[in-house]
Amino acid sequence: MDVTGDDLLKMLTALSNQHRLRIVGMLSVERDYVSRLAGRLGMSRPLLHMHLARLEAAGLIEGSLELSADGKAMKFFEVTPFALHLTPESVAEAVKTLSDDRRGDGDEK
Amino acid sequence: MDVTGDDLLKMLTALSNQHRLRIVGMLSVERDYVSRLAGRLGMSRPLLHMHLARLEAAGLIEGSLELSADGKAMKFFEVTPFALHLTPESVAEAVKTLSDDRRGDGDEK
DNA sequence: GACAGGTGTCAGCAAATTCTGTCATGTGAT
DNA sequence: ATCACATGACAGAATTTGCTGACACCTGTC
Repeated sequence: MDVTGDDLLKMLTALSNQHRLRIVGMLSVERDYVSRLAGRLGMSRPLLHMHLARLEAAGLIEGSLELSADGKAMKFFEVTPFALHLTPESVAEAVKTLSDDRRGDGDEK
Repeated sequence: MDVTGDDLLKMLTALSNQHRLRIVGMLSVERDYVSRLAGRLGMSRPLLHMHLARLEAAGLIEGSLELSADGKAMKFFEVTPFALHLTPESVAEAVKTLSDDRRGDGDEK
């Protein structure tokens, strides 16, 4: 199987937003850190922070805190090389592994 | 190109919901009409109606009103055979054709 | 010490989405 | 006429999402 239904839903939800699509597009070309990215996208840092968190939670991007030469802590983000093939059949397959409740996010056995 | 950025976003938004994924999954196996589908999914008809409208607006499913043998008007829905290949690169490509404002849905020149 | 430039987080408002309940339509069978 | 079963649409509540404007932290430089 490709991914579980829950994971697929998380990825689709993460990508269903104009800003987040742009973020993935930009990071796909080159990795970047939060402040600069916010400037390039023309959005506030708290907002970008939220979108990045959503993308990272879905496993589409990954961030790493690094220290620049002059001692500043900078968080760089880069895309995870994902490949999602969506067809009616693949969706039907993924739905089989979709948990009933979207809120019980974790260990509902 | 595959699809325009706006269309891609519309499809992703349509698929970013547990119920709508299930709907696509079910219709992918066999076409069905609204009332029966609502029963199989365990949701109210007004709600299903809304989800179906969203999926149809995104071009993922298509409905046709038909008359059963005993004269009842029944609206059957079936999936459109879509194929979406999502990768960081394809997203970057689609972002190029993404209109700035999501509200000006039409003739913003 | 004050500043610049990086990080993160929180409260709270605005807006979109999701959902329910109710109503109105039409047909064939009882 | 009344019931069963199909359709569609609307008003309004509840929830989630998107966004802004503070705030606090750290480090190196002026």
